Amino acid sequence: MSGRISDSTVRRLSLYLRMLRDLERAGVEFVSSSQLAEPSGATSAQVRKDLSHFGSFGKRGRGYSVEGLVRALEEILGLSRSWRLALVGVGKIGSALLGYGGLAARGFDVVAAFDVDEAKIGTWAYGLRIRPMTDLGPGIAECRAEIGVVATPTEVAAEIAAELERAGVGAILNFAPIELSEVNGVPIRTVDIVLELEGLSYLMSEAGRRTGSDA
Amino acid sequence: MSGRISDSTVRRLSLYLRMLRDLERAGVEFVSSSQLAEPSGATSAQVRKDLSHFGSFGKRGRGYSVEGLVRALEEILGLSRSWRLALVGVGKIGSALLGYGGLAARGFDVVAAFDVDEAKIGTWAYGLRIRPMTDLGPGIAECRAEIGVVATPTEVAAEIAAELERAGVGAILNFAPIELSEVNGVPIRTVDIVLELEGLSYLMSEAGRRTGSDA
DNA sequence: CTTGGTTTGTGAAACCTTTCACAAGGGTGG
DNA sequence: CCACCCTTGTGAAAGGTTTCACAAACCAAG
Repeated sequence: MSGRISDSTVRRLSLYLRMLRDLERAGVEFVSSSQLAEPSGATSAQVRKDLSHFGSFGKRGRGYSVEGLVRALEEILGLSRSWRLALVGVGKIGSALLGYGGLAARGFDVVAAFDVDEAKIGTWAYGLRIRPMTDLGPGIAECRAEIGVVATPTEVAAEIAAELERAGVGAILNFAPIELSEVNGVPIRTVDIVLELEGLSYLMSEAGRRTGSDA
Repeated sequence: MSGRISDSTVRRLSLYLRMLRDLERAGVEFVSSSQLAEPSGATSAQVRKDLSHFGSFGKRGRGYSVEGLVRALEEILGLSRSWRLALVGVGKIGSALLGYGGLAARGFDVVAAFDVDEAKIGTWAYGLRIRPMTDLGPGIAECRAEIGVVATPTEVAAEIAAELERAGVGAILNFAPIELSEVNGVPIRTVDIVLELEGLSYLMSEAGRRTGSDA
């Protein structure tokens, strides 16, 4: 077991965990791989294969203990603890993140917020004082943030990501529509809405072309 | 050439297009597959393979005409036109989207916004009157929106997606942390911030475990 | 016109992920 | 204790994507 785990496997593990938590809340004790597979659109074999990379969690003939698997997946995904986030850029997206309770509820606490805008610096947003960008290095060191969130304009995103990395964050979540390159093994995930929309645009155009030429 | 094109290929085509537009603005006339590959972290062979699914766009020994390839990719991705979006849920994320000029700038115009909140209905946000959820069907038909955006609480997301599909949208962009299943060939893309953060959590924990046990 | 340097387009190979299929194991009821 | 049913865990097969490597083509210079 174990080795290099693919992104898609990790992604599915998160989805399994989500379902398992619902089941736990509902008081269900055991679940089979096929039940677990349904909501994420996976197959039962895929569920078993995904889990098998990390060990043997099920009982043959019976399925998986919901509570046991919840704990195991939390351990694997690093979710049995909470993580501290530092937000850079308190514009539209940054504010939406600050106001979104879903993050804290799942163990991701925004503990610092930075912006360049003089008008915003020093003001409070959702219980957080907005600090000047020049504080970024010391600020992150001080609050020991592990994840940096880039919600700045595209032009400065790469520079900010580099600063975050220098400040010692272990991972970066980027909302700017630009592909940031990982350095020093600090993983970066980019949430790129325009890219998603363009993907949909392709599929719709493709569908149009198909039905267009079939007619 | 042509056939079923993978999501990752389409994603990369978007990234190539982005770079090509920058080059066009900068007045560059020709570009090679290796220059094109760099910003998206792809290889030159991958660029050529990606493009070869749709035709022959380059000149051997010379590279690709920047202008020609911009037009070709816009055509392929369906970006030589603009798309109409209908937003459902004008909360934190919905408002951030409305205020984000980057969408309209790239040909994605939000033309209608819906919410259940009586306090919001009838008010104006970023030049758009917020309509009651009960108007969803007729409202979308009237403004002929092609893409539905789900920015509602998780509990109602699936139901709203179904309504959008019934109302005739051709694709759905979902911000609720739930895996929506595609029906009737209406493609769905989900932007799931928690999933991204959990992916980062896994990588950081994994890194910790590795260095921890190596020591 | 020929030579040399460059870059595309593309089969073949390597690599990675998903699905299949079944032996092994566990629970239940008689 | 035995017989039956059920579900896991996992090698092997299938399917998909990325990389390799090279012939074909193009341009420029002599």
